Amino acid sequence: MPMKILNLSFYHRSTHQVARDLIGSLLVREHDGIIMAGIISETEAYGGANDPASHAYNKKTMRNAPMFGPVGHSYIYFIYGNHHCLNIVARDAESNAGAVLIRSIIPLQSIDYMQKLRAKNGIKNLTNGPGKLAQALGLDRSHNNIDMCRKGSLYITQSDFMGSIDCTRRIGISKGQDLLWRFVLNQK
DNA sequence: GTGCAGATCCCCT
DNA sequence: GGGGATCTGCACG
Repeated sequence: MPMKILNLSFYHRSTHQVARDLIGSLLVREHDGIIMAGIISETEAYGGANDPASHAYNKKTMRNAPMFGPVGHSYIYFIYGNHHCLNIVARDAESNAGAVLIRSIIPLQSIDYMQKLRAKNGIKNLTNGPGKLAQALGLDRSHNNIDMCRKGSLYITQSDFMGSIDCTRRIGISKGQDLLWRFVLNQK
């Protein structure tokens, strides 16, 4: 029985709270008639004018516009000439912008298809990084700014997954390193 | 197992 | 023209 899709009120809360609560929920991707899915196991929160590490720290531009737009929409950007990264817009009423970076998922459904899209065998390095999971799910900028609160090509549902959560500093940034806005499923 | 260089392109200054 | 919310392969041991 399918679980409930996370809705606007879920995403209309502080970005780091949403990032924490997304751990353990189910990311679903429908592509070419295939349904791929995995448990979200690592996230990071990025804020607005208050967060120097965020793309939205400075003013709104063409690239970061989704972070200022409606919550529950995707924000997918291209980085380092090779990789796409999947975010979902989330912020409370006091913030001007914000999004949660999905850094890692535990693959559950249509794993063979993810391997085909990644052009890699094995499960170990399939979706354990933001660029890897975007590739495994066939995501690029054509999926930027789509509504993830409705059933479609990309959405997130509740799950009954249980586990404890660690929070740490964020990865790969040069500013805002003091904030503990990275959330990971406790290993083992 | 760890560590580092190189790839590679889009957006912003 | 510079740098980036990364990944891969290769070196080393």
